[in-house]
Amino acid sequence: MNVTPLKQRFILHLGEMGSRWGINRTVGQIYALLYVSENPLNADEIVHALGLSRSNVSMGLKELQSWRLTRSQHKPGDRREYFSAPEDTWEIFRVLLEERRKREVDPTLTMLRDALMDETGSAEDEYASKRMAEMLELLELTTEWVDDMQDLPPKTVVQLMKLGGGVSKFLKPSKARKAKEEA
Amino acid sequence: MNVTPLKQRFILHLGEMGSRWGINRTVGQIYALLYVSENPLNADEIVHALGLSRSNVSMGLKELQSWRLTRSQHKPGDRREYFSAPEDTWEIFRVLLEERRKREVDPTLTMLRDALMDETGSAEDEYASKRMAEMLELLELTTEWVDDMQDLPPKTVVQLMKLGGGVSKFLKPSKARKAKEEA
DNA sequence: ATATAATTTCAATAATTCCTGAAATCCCGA
DNA sequence: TCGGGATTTCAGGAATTATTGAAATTATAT
Repeated sequence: MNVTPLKQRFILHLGEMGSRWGINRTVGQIYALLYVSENPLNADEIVHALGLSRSNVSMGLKELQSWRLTRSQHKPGDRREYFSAPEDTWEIFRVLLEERRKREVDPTLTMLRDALMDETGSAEDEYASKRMAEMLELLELTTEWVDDMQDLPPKTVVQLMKLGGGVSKFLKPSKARKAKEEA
Repeated sequence: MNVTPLKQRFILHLGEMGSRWGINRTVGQIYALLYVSENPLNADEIVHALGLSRSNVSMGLKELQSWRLTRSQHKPGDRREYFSAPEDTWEIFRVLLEERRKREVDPTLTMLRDALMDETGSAEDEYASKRMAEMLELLELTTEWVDDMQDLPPKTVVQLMKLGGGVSKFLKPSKARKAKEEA
């Protein structure tokens, strides 16, 4: 797997973006490489392609597996492990959403539920607990909705997304929306 | 603004989560404090409540403003600036989504478009450019859809979300979905 | 204009996260 | 069971990011 300038550009970019997401540069680069590689790669091929240490690649692959973003397989007569990114880009996206939710919102859902459960009802906390309840409601609604979407076949989700704002016409018209439509 | 145990718990939690999002602990804590405070706070009140240095609070507030997550105002006869989080939790969520998109996906959209534009069509890059085009398509579809949703009134979005998977019944049935429904 | 409160900037350092090479462990075939 | 390649662990150093206090700047009241 020769790293052409096109691939190089993609790899370096995803490496940089990695830090804006919860992963580091190395992990971003490894994933980018796997994503644009037609065939599965073993750890040494990744080391060679990206110029990283063997141990760093090992840790990066472990991290990617914890995100469920890679598949691994073996070739007959070769005991090394070969890694690849799933074929289906939508599937990758779906898993990514799920994992980010698990890491970024589930802990907050738990904290809010627990904290509101323990709430003493003191006057001092009236506003804070109202606000926390609002946040909880919002997070619950969005996570339930994401779960619902995950259950639909990807084709259906694509159709719905292409509909865009158009879906709202199926709802019973509200005063607010009618006013907007008339404008 | 007394920091009760309930508020404390919320503040510490959002501080920790901050690092999983693109913000640091301090910024997360400041926002949490503003979010659960009924009245706007000035920088010194934040310093006192959270035990941070004055300069750190100043930088944190600047960062929050770059995310458009705070409002600021003045009180008559007081030249200090008072900060608050918007009342409307959905509005906060909307802005957050928008800013994250700007930081986390727009640069990648640009990179993919530019790179595919420059593509030489060499056989070596056939697979890579196909994959990059798939990613571009996915990102374009989702960002357009998010834009569409942002244009709807929040009430409508909430209605749609509550519908969940139910919206799909408005689509022309596909073979795949019918099979699922019969199951 | 001046004094002074409020805020920001910035360079130094503290804290955290990343990356490496060496050593340990794992795993399969003979 | 042994040999040796493949992989992982881990402690130390490198690099990055966060935080601070002091100095500089800005803004306001008199």
